[in-house]
Formats: sequence, C-alpha cells, structure tokens
Amino acid sequence: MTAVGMKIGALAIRSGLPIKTLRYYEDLGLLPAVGRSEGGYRLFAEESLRRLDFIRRLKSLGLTLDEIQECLAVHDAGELPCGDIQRQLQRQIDLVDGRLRELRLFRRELQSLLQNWQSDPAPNTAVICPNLNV
Amino acid sequence: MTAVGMKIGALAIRSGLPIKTLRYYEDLGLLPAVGRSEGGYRLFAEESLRRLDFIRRLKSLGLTLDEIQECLAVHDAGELPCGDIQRQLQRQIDLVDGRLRELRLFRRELQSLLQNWQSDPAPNTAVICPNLNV
DNA sequence: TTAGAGTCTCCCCATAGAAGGAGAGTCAAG
DNA sequence: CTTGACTCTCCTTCTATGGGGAGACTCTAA
Repeated sequence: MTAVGMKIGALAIRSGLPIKTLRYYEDLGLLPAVGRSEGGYRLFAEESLRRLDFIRRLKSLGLTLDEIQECLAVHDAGELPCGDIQRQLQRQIDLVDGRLRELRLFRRELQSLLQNWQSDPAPNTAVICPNLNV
Repeated sequence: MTAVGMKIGALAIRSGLPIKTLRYYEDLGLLPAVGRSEGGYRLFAEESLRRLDFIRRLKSLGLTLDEIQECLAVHDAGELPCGDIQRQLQRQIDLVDGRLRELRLFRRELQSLLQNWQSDPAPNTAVICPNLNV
C-alpha cells in the first residue's frame, strides 16, 4: 500500500498545464516523476503541484527553463533557492533596463525620421526612398 | 555585348552580405536576379546593391523581410514607397511603445519583489521559495 | 472479457532569418 | 586540358517552448 502517485492526466487537470508540457518538463529534468507504473505510465507525487507552481511563477518573471532548473537543483539539494532567485531577478532587471535603453533609443530614431518625412517627395532614380536616402 | 551581371560572390563582396543571405533573399523574391548564366549561376544587376542597402536600412528599422518586400513591391510597380514606409515606421513606433509599457510594468514587478526580499528567510516546507510564496 | 479512455514513444511542425555542409556541376586562367 | 575557385541545389541545424498526430500499448469499470 505505497502511495501510488498521480498519472499525468490527473496532474494536468490539477495543475492546469497541458500534458505535453508536463512530459516536456519531465524530459528536461525539471519535473521528476517518482517512477513508472508497470505499464510504463509516469507517476507523479503531490509535490509536483508545488513544483509546477514554482516553475510557472518563475517563468512569469522571465526566467528561462534552464535558469529555473538551476534554482530547482538548489532546492533539491536541500537548500533554500532564495539567493539564487534573487540573483536571477536582479539579472532580469538588468536585462530589462538594457532593453528599455535600446527601445528608447530606437524610438527616438524612428520618431526623428518621421519628423521630417515628406509624404510626396520628388522621385530620385538613385535611391528607392528619398526620405531614407537609400 | 549585353551587360552580363554580377555573380553572387561579387555581389556578396560589394554588398558585404554573406552569399547565403543573398540566396535566401533571392528565394524570398526580395532580390530578383536578372537571370542565370548558361551553367545556372545567378546574375545580378548593379541595381541589386541599391536594393540591398534599402533592405538593410529597413531591417535596421525593425521591419520584417515580409514588410520590406511589400515596400519593394510598391517600388517595383513604379511608385514611391515612402507612404508605405511611413506607415510601417509608425507601426514600429506603436509596437515599441507597447513593448516599453510592458517592460516598465514588468520592471516594477521585479523591483517590488526584490524590495522586500529576505536573503535568509525561515525555511517553509510548504513552498519552495518563501519570498515568492510558491 | 471487453470497450473506451488514458498513456506511451517517436516524429514533424511552428517562429525568423539565416548558417553549415554534402555532393555535383561550372567557370576562367594557365 | 587541367586545376582550383566558384556556384548550384538540397538537407539539416539553430533558439525556446512546446503543439499535433500516428500507431501501439495499458488501465479500469462494467
């Protein structure tokens, strides 16, 4: 009378994630099954639900599955992953800041082009678009 | 004594783009060759250089190759593509603005999480990360 | 025992824009 | 004529995260 574990369909329903995703996560090592049934069906522990909540949350914070797996490895080693997650989140902020800078610069370039745009310039056979001069 | 046209290697050197890219553009219809040699080699006109400058510029402004092709189709129809490009650039600005809003919101979420972060919280067996509460 | 639902593995597909390579054919100079 | 450089088409691979489906197998309730 061992606790048998959930089959993948039950986990899918309870977690709200598609079966395909659960298999994918298991293949990646993100979501270890406790074992297999005699017929080869994956069996998952209750804990998998917590793990999926964690994965989903970190995904929503922009971490890749690889990065999430690193955090889970720390957890599985018996330590709190808070420090690692903190570092990852700080890295996310840095990435976002870099991206924001790029986008603001890009926006200025686009805006300044449109600023002086001539809707109906004189055709110029040497360029395709006289406004861009190329 | 017809103008024979460049072979792809010459166009690659003069444009600074890899041969693979030129073939790719030709396959997409972005960069029509004037024809083929008897042996099947692509032959390009001088005008291809201008076309590639145009493509490169619009790519740098964030347009997809599909969108660039639409502009080139207008050009090839004998019209100035300035109006179409203007619309595309305005669309780019709108996309950038949307993205900027998303990123700013996202940054605030990350920042507020880190604001209250406890580097060394009390372990909690019901969650993986007490700071995130999942 | 049987039917139907659930699950398995394996493979292809998608995005966008190419890059890498194999194997065969072509071109130009000496 | 030969040789080396160039080019051809066709196929696979890359990123990241799965989705879709085929064909076979398993499980469970009646």
